[in-house]
Formats: sequence, C-alpha cells, structure tokens
Amino acid sequence: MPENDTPIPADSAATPALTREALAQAALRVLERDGLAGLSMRKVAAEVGVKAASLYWHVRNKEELLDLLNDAIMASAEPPPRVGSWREQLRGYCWRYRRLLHDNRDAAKVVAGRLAPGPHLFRLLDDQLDRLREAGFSDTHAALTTYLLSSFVQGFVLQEQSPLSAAETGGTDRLDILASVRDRFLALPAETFPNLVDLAGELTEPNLDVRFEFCVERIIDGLAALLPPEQR
Amino acid sequence: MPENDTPIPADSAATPALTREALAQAALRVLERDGLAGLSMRKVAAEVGVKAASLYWHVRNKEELLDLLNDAIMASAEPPPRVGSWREQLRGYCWRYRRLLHDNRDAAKVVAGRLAPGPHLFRLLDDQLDRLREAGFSDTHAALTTYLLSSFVQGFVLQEQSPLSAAETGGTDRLDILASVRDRFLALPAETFPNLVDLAGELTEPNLDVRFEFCVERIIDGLAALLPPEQR
DNA sequence: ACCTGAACACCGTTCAAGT
DNA sequence: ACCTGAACACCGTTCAAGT
Repeated sequence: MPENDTPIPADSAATPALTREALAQAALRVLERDGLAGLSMRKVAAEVGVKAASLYWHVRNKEELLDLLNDAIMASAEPPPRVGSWREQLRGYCWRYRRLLHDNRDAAKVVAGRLAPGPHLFRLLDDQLDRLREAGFSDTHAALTTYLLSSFVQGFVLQEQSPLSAAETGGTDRLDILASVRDRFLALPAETFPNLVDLAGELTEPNLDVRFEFCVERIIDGLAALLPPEQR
Repeated sequence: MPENDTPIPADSAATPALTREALAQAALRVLERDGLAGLSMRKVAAEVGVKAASLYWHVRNKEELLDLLNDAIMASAEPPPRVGSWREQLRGYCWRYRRLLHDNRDAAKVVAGRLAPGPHLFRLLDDQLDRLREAGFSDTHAALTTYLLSSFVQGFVLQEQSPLSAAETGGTDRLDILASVRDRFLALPAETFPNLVDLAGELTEPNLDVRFEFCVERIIDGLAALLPPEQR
C-alpha cells in the first residue's frame, strides 16, 4: 500500500459545513411548521443544529435569509407543458403559480414583498418571456406582461388567504366566514350601501376558484387585444 | 342660580377617554414615522400617553389594531369624479388607489394581507359596484371585478415598493437599483437565459408609471370584452 | 370603567472569545 | 473559517392590583 497518499480531508464532502442551501431548506421546514410569524433566526439555527449567532456568518441578516427562503419556494415551481395556445399556456402559469403559493404555508406573504431574483425565478421568467414572444407579443409587451401576471397572482392569493378581520384567527373555517360576511353585508343600511346589500351573495361567492378564473380570463382577454386578430 | 342642575360630568366630551378612533390615528402617526416594522404596541401607547398594557382594554390584540389602522388609511381615499366613460372611471380608481398606497408609508403592506372590511372601504366598494353596474356589467361580473382590481393594485404596489433583494436597504435609490438589476440580467449566461439577457432593458424600464399603465389598460380591455360591443 | 407595574416568554443583532 | 456565550435593546401579551 502506498504511503503518503494525498490526504483526503476526513469528510469534507460528507459534512460540508453549513451551506446557504441547507439554511434555506431549514427555513422552509420552520415555515411549514410554524408559519411566517413563527419563523425566527433562533428556530432556524436550532433546525440546523447551531446557535442563532452562527447564522450571521452565512447570512447578513434575517432579510437575506428570507431571500433564500423565497428562492427555495420558487425551486419547486414547474412551468406548464408547452402545448396548446398561448392562452392555455398563460392560464397554466397563473393557476400553477397560485397552487404553488397555496402549497407552501405563508408563501404568498414571503414572496409578495420581495423581488429577490434568485436562479429559480430566473428560470421561470425566461421561459415565460420566451412563450410570450413566440405568441407574437413585442419585447416591451412581453416584459410588462410578466409584471402584470405576477402582481395579480400574488395580490390575489394574499387577499384570499388573509383572515377577514381579526375574526378568522379563531378556528372558524372559510365557508362559515364567507357566510357571516354575507350576513354582515345584508345587514347594512340599504340607503347608504345599496349595492353591497344587493350583491351580498355575489361578493361572497364561496368558490374562490371561480373568482380566480374570472380574473385570469379578463387579463388574458386584455392581453389578446394587443395581438393582430389572426394571432389572438 | 338654580341649584341641583343635572350635573354635567366635568369634561366628558372634551376628554372622551381613549377612543378606538384616537388609537387608529396614533397608529397612523407611528406608521408614518417608523414604518410597519417599527410599529409596536408600546409606541402606539406612548403616542396616546398611556402604557402598552392599557391598549388591551380597547383592542383585543395587535392584529385588531392593524385592522383599525387599515380603515384609517382607507378614510382618506376619494373616489374619482363621476364623469367620462366607465373606462375612465375605472382607470381613475386604479390610479387613485395606487396613489393612496404610495402616500401612506407601508400602506400596501398593511392593506394587502387584510380584508378587515371597515366603513370607509364599504363606501368605496359600494360606489365602485354602482358604476360597474351602470356601465352594463352583470351583478356577478361587477362583484368579481372589484376583486380583480384590488388584488392587482395591491400586488403591484407591493412589488414596486419591495426592496430588490437585501440590496436596497442601504440608501441606494431606485434608479441605481434598476440599473444594477439590468446589469445583472445582462451578465447572465445567454445560453440558459437568452430572453432575460435580451430583454434586460425592457424588464428594468425605470418608469413604473408606464408599467402600471400597461397593466391597468390590459385589465380594462379584458373587462370591456364582457360588454356588448356598443357599450364598450 | 379604565389604567398600571411587573413579569413571562420571546425577538434580531453584535461582539469578544473560543477552536 | 466557523461557531458560541453573553449581552443589549427590544417585542406582544397577561394579570393582579390600583383608582
């Protein structure tokens, strides 16, 4: 057996110290367990078996950790299949984005106030731009459209997930809440709020998929008007 | 002078104890001064000359105080003048709502995750529904449209105000940041992100009014498609 | 009816000190 | 290069006690 082989450091690959990636995954687990309000530096540190102060070696502050978390959430996003009309593909993007935000606890809150362009978002953005250009949109319109779609979906999910006033925090479920909001509308003075009373039912339609579909289809229709008639 | 008049309590009207309304106004001042991250129960209490624990007599918890704050922000909203086409009026709503969120520090963050239907929001909502119905939209469509508009505007302002990653927090101003984001796009590998490289300029167009206008006009066009041609 | 003191169980962040 | 102990300056909330 040869002696003096170049020494392989014990388990430098097996235990690669603490990665930023590992931090992001730990933050993701804490987010799932305790929600955004319960996500603290101390808990994320404990999740990776370290003390809170150590995190500041890998990350400037909590804000930067949330940026990592943001990209970790985006990592599981899948673009829709590249088949069908541009309308179908854009629809697919909206519904999948919404589902992604639903599937990760408090994801909308993490993502909404945070541009933090990470590699996973870049991948999706580039793909989306590609399809928009192929559909016939100009460079300017393609770029602007990505902002329209992301602003809307983020805003929508934030709204649909927000507790209606401080009421919901108690265990009451969504159907009950919508019903009680409807009753509140119905109980308003009809002289001052005639339309709220009148449309109480429509405003509290319990199927939020219907609500989302309406919005998405309006946006797509509006985008179609930018194209020459034969490409719509 | 008659004795035994019904005694008027010293200054019951002049110093009406602590109103929830006064709390909301105090919270608004703290928000303006210190931002949402700096808004604590202790500071709001100090602002009204009282200790933190006292707030819990008037308000269940901080969440409920934020609901009050939300309505206080909405109080200064003004619906657009009732002249011109429905398109102009809807446009007016979007631009005014955005301006309202710009004018109050961190207002988008307060409003976005919070339905909290207060009287001031009711007033605007009823008015908006009224105009939509008058324009010829069905009851269902009118109701759904209000959600589309508010989701989008909230999402947009949240996005445009969000610091681009942890970079902005330092005093760098918006134009510099957009320029540096553009440079980041340009520096990406063109094989994997061809569209980001190609559209770097369009994606970082510094005039956010242009971006907002594009989005609003698409949404309005999409809504117009719901109406019979002669009412569009 | 309204307010307070004091406490509880937390935070994010810094920094000298360890290895 | 990476981690820790200990501290600083805060949090939201509760609750017995005051008036």
